[in-house]
Amino acid sequence: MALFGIADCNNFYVSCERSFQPRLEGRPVVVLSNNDGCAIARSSEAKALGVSMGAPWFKIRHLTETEGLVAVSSNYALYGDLSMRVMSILADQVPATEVYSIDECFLDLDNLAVPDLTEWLRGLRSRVRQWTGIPISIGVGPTKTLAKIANHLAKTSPKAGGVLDLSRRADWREIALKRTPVSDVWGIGWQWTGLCVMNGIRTAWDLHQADDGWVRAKMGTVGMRTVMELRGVAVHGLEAEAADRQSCCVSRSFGEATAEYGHVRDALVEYAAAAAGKLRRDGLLAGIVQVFAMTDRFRRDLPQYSGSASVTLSSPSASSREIIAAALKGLDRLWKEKFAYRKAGVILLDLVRPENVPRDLFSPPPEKPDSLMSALDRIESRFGRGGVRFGLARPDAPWRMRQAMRSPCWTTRWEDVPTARLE
DNA sequence: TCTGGGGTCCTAGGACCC
DNA sequence: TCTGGGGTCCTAGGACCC
Repeated sequence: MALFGIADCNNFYVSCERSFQPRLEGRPVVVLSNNDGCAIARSSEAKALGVSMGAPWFKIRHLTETEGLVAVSSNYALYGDLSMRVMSILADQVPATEVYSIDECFLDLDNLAVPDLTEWLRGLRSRVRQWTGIPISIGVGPTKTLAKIANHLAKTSPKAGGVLDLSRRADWREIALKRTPVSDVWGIGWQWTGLCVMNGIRTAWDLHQADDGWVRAKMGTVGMRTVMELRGVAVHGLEAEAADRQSCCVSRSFGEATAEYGHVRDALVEYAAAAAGKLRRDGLLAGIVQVFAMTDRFRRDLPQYSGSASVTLSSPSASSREIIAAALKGLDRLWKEKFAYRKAGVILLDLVRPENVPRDLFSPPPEKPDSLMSALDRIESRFGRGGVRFGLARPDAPWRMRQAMRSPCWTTRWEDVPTARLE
């Protein structure tokens, strides 16, 4: 029988901020999305105040006065760096890992010869805590979906000590499934939750007993896989080899909506350059550049428009120049005057490795490494992002996002590295 | 006044081919 | 004009994840 673990960082973004700002310990804290728009991470104290995931900042702002709520703008450089540190500790200790997201990692526990798995995992947990300051919880089960449920319970039940193994006892599994609302099952979102509840399926246990024909008809093969996993049949394996991504998107909401072509163009130039840079870092080329721009969907009182256009490159490329040119061609195709644009983005599709670019008689010779691009990337890695830029967009352009409360990049910018003082 | 960003996979329908 | 089956590729949309 396969044995999966999942290690999940508790309130990850908040924990990252706390590991450098101990004053945040014990207080209700939220991390805000780009533009300081809504809460995307909450400490347990903030959750206890009733702050929900995605709560708009303007609706919870009053809690700063009444409850001592602290808000920080998101700082992805910090979170990405701490994530890497946590992941490498985990990878060091178990036979194989699959980094599933910035704060989650599946563990292959199949051939781990330890006398007491739960105790051993508690040790791993405190090591991560000690070396990074990040608290994690670990769930274990015969499938990924059951491991996720175990993790959830490990996090919420004080007795578990941060670790719960559901692989050994069927009776524990039954209790766990009965205690888990169907909405908490991995793979069941709000739409399917509604569907399930309407049909009397309220817990993970109910779903695991649901009729196959019904599940297939209503939730397709994807839903059926989830049900199989709840029954202990491992449908999803551990994917230790990270597959190449299939798309790459850079998009932002603007700090302020704008109807000016020049603003949207400047933003798209930056997004296209950023997307191309990501691609080069991953060693990939894009075949298609898609751009989109849209109005503010929350402003029902204003005319709405959402346009997109895709431009096929003559041959796959990761050159900022070519990708920017294609994005601007796309912008001209989708552009409509007199709309207040609130968000725009660039999506790169049909990604391939250079060695896999399909060729035929008429294709141009393979792209030579673009020396301008590699020079640019070197400058950027040495002097920081934004050192060299395409276009001349003003740093204070109105479309730029608001980030009033961002913490310093403690671990990734020399200027921001904290200094220790001996007193 | 103020509501994020970046992904994956599956399905249905249409165009087109043999 | 009518008649059939089967395949591929593409796109748009919808579900999910973090």
